[in-house]
Amino acid sequence: MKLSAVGLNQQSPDAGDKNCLNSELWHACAGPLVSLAAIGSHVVYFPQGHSEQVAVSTNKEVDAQIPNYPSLPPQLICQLHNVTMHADLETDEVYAQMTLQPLSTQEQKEISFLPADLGTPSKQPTNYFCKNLTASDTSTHGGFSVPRRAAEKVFPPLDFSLQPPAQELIARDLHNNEWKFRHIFRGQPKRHLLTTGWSVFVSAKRLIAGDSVLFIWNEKNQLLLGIRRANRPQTVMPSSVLSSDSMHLGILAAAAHAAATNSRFTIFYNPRASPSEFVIPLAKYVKAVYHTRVSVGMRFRMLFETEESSVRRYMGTITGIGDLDLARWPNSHWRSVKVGWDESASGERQLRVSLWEIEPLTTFPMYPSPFSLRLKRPWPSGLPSFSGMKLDEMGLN
Amino acid sequence: MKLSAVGLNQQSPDAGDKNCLNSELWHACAGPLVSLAAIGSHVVYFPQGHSEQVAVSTNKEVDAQIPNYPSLPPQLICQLHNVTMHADLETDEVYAQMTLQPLSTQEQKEISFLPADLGTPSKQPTNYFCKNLTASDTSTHGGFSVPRRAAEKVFPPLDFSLQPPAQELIARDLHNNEWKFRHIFRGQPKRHLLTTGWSVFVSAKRLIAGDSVLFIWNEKNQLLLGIRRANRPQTVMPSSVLSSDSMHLGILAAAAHAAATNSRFTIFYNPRASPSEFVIPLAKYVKAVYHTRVSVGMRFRMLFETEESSVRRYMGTITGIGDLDLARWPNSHWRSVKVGWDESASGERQLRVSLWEIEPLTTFPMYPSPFSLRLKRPWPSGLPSFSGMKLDEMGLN
DNA sequence: GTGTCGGCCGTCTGCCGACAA
DNA sequence: TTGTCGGCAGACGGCCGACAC
Repeated sequence: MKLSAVGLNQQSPDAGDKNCLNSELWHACAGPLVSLAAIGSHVVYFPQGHSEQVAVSTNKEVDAQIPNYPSLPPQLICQLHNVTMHADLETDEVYAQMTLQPLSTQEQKEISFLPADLGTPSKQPTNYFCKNLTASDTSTHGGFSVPRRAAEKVFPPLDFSLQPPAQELIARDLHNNEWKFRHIFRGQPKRHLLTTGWSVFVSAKRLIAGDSVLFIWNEKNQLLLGIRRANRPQTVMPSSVLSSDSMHLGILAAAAHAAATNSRFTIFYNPRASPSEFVIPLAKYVKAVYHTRVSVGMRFRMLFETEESSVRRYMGTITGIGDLDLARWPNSHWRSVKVGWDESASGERQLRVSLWEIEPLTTFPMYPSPFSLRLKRPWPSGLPSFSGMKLDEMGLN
Repeated sequence: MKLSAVGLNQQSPDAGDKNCLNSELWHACAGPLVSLAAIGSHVVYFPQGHSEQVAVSTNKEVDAQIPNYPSLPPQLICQLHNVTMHADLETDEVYAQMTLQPLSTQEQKEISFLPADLGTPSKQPTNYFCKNLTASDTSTHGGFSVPRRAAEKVFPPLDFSLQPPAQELIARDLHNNEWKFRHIFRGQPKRHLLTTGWSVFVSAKRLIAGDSVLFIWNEKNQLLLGIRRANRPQTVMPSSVLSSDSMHLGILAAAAHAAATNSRFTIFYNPRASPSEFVIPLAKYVKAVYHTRVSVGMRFRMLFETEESSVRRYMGTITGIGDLDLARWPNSHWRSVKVGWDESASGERQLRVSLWEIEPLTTFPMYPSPFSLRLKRPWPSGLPSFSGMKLDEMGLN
């Protein structure tokens, strides 16, 4: 297998190559829950989930007029040939481009799992902080107030013998642009501030109160700088290029054609716009769908991102199991689980989730499973199984 | 037939309805060569031309991997059910949304032409001016220098007894937003200037030197204000929503599905991005393809837009006639004419044009044509003809 | 006729500590 | 600990006629 140099591996910040952007910063901007499957690995692609991303982006639901593609199954097992990380030049919105190739029936039979196939959760950088911008931070009247712990952890140490202690910080964004800031420790009581250079950044990125900035101090002693915009309602523009119907059709046609000819196709995954990931590591899918028992009434946990860019678990109960769209996507595992959430302020959370998104709480040990651990076990009549890995390595946390 | 209230007719500037924008201003921004077919009329839709628009917008050519749709002809005869004019909220870029319905074979046989079917050329407003912005116009140092004739023709007269003569102008843009300017006549020599309010407009619209502004004084004594951005290379962003392959496929799939089921589909036409119009009044198409004799070596004229938003003719010679894309779109009339241009500085102009875009110069009278002028003449075995109109009414100028 | 400039004034940017939550 | 404010100095916005092409 040929691995592209541009991909999940750490990139050196080479200004010449625009495909080459910092993986660490990309993941920090994408959020702690976003993980990209490894290049070369096997994944499951859900056209239905891809369609949902487009529906959110265009703010238009799928039209009932759109024809079915009876030949297109609700999930395609693919090899992930390439993943490249990108950021919109205008908005800095992060997205990933993936090249997928549906596997032939024969290839599906020959699959063997490797531990890496489960998909490593996105490794968030350790030396970083993320601050929600206040009105004062974005006002023209002043600079940026750096939270004390953040400054001490992430910024290079100041020389406190100077009065006042100050230094110049140089940070690079996703496009490898350089931003200079004066970092000063002053005031009564003393505090860390970014002054000169800050307002240029705010106006260039068009930041407003409520947006977040993100500083990373990486292992190469570089300062990285990303932004995350607040979810502004109706920021999405009705794309004047293609009607939303044609977009949905384009997704289906591209996937159907690729599936019919076992040829490669390209998709974009927009982690902050998409309601859910729709390219799932095959092992994660198989584990959730075939090796986990769920039933109505069962309790579960699910991870969500917090305001401060960390994760927390919410608890819920399974209230039903069944097809989301019986007519168009029968027998799909996409969002097949109806759920209720414990906390009342859960208007934001989905009423339907997919099996691989949740962590069922069982009172009895599920593992070891009844399936054997033999190596290179072929798929028995289309029902996938595991081999080549220890199941207890598959825990998500 | 049901005609939508939102369409080609003059709209009153009703701030409440966002679909309702000023037709006169839209056409002025679109340019003098752009015309939209009448609602309810018959048109020819070229998927190939639509694809070209997407190729330009995404800056990516059609991938050879994209499958053919053998059932999709290179041109679809459709009824144009609806046309609505729009402008991008961010950029003010004008575009039109069209709802098309392919005609069944039976319906095609029953077509009769009406004079209106030829498509009236876009009626540009009379009281308007368009100025290319200079460095001084867009600089923060000063205001906008109004060309003298333009001010006298388009702006309300000043009271020259005042010293200096001045007034407040209120103009509305495509989104019906109000912009106020101080219009003053001062300096030595005397000149018309827009001062207070101008810089707010420039920064809100993000205008730079080279962009154009457009003022219209309409028959309702309203001042309208549009913008036209210079063709900035590579302004187009690689849409992070859908791969360009999927977009091209979406176009084909949508058209093929609509053609197979005689159902409606929706397209967007972006007059300033698209290399050519790809929805052509049926009568114009029939006239050009079936009632005009062209041959290699023949001289012709073709209209182009000038910098100042007026039109001029360029002369050329037909150098060849044949399919642009023999494999994918055989027997298409789209850009079937290879041409050479008289003027050497013609790097901008297409090397291939469609028959309906050019005006062949003949030394002998082409009309009356051998086809009869009978009313309601059905199409003879797929070869279209004219009826219900006088051919000399079909001249394009 | 109109693009650009120097001059000049007024507003706003942006750095500071004060203060309170 | 940090969000917001008043105070203040300097930069820039923005209106003017001069001048040249």
